Amino acid sequence: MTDTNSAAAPLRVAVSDGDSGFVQVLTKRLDRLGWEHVVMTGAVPVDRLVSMRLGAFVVDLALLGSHAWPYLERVTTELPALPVIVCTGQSTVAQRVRGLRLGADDWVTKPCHPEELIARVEAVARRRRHADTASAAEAVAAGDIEIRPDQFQAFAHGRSIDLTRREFELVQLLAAADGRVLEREEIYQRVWGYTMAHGDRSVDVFVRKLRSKFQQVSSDWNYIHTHFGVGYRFAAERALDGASEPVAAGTEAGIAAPTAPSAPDAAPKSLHAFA
Amino acid sequence: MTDTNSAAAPLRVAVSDGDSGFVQVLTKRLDRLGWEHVVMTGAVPVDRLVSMRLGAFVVDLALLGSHAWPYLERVTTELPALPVIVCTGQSTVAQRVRGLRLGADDWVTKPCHPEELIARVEAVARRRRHADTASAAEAVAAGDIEIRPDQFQAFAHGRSIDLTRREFELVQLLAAADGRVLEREEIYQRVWGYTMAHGDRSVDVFVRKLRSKFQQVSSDWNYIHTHFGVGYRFAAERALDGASEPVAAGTEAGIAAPTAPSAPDAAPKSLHAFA
DNA sequence: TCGCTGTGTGAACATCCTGTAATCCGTGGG
DNA sequence: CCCACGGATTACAGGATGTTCACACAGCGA
Repeated sequence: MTDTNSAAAPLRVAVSDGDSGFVQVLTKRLDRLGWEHVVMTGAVPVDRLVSMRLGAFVVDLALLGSHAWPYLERVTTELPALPVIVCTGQSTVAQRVRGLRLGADDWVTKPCHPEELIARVEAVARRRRHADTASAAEAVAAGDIEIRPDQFQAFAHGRSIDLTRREFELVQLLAAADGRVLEREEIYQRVWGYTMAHGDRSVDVFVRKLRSKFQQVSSDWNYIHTHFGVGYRFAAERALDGASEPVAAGTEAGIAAPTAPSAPDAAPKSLHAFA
Repeated sequence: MTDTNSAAAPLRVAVSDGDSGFVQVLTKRLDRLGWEHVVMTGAVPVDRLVSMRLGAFVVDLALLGSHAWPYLERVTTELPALPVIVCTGQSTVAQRVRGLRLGADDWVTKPCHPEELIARVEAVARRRRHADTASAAEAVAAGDIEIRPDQFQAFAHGRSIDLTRREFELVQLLAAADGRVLEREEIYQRVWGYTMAHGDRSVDVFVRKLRSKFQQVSSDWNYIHTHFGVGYRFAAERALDGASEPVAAGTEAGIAAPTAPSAPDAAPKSLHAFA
């Protein structure tokens, strides 16, 4: 719903091209889009590509001379999930067909406008991501609590706290804020999706519900902190003894595999707390 | 077998183009490839497209005049899973970028060689299928139930549960999600192929049918779990007492299945598994 | 200290969501 | 032409969730 047309998700792209002028323009544009990119003027060993965890790969086959076809084939074979866009000057229909059949996702002929190249990269990446269902956010843990986006749920000591959707979205937002204080307005805006009416207490009410539920399953931690006149902040802090002890993000509380089935991707990622 | 070099799972393609000469050549080629195809010289209502269950859609925007952009947007919005290849004569970089950003998967400029067009259609379809099918290959077992993609059917204690096509596709999708919660929208999107209309209860209804059938053959397991306000999750959990016991999803039905079916492949298929 | 404003709490109330089942429709076989 | 079957729609009921209120309590400045 949010990203209508542009691939909002910043992409990690590698460009392998010898044309420094073109690369320069492209690089600038990529920077502006906030995409991570690596530019290489020489051929890139396939092994290297594997370890780069790319979201897309733009390559000028001209660089590779006679190794072009075997190289392309090897890339598409070993990294079937990697979007490959060939960007080369001068080519025949036969070559393009061959490249595409070998597994390239698109074939752009230079000279071409960088914007079009980028749009094509987006198009391919979009299509790939579309199926890449798993790609949810990562789990976050703090204190005894683990928040799992893939489950739309939070867990404590391995069992589900029964958060409703709104409750979940609220904690998720707060937790993702990484220890920062969020104003009510902003919270409302982002969880409810529209502007908060004056006097609306919804956020407060939900914070209360959350505190209550957390309390029940993890009574010696405080998770949501009120900042008078401002808003709320999420951070796991030990309850009883006085001082603040911002173990905030600590995952040290061993979190057992929740009741939930093995989520392959759900490696709990610690919060980075900083006041 | 028939095709030497193409990625050729026969594809069902619709071509919407006014250029009869081009279409004729293309048609001939498609025939030879054994692809099902429908050719339309006029504009095609989006609703029609929906019911056609296409594998790809080639369209000449020139046919649509000023309705081109809204049309394209509507197609890509309502059928996000449908590969769309725009094939039009004369276009500016800006137009191509716009089209691609609106969701087109490729943009080919006429005149073009039909072979290249076909190769591009294949490339897009391949990319799309890569994700859809990647996980579909292997059988999954959970509780007493075994889902066999190769049979388009699920089994319990070795005998077929009589799932209809839709029912099967639904469980398969859920089971392949590996314990993750899937939102209704996404489910509908992926099983029905187009965007869910507001208020559509189809998913619920089919979930009910599935539960009912599972219940009949394996009454002491619960397979499909409702996540209020979100969607559904597939995981085999023992029925009786309240506690959760996630011998869940796609994983080895280890503890499970006293009378359980084979499930020889303990290897839980990963979505990222490469074919 | 007083008083104002902001926040915690609990409950009542209004809505929305889901389970369930019946009905309607189009397709294909007999 | 009728029937069986899968699938799409719709109606209804009960429960879950979200929203709103009134009141008690806590922070903060005069």
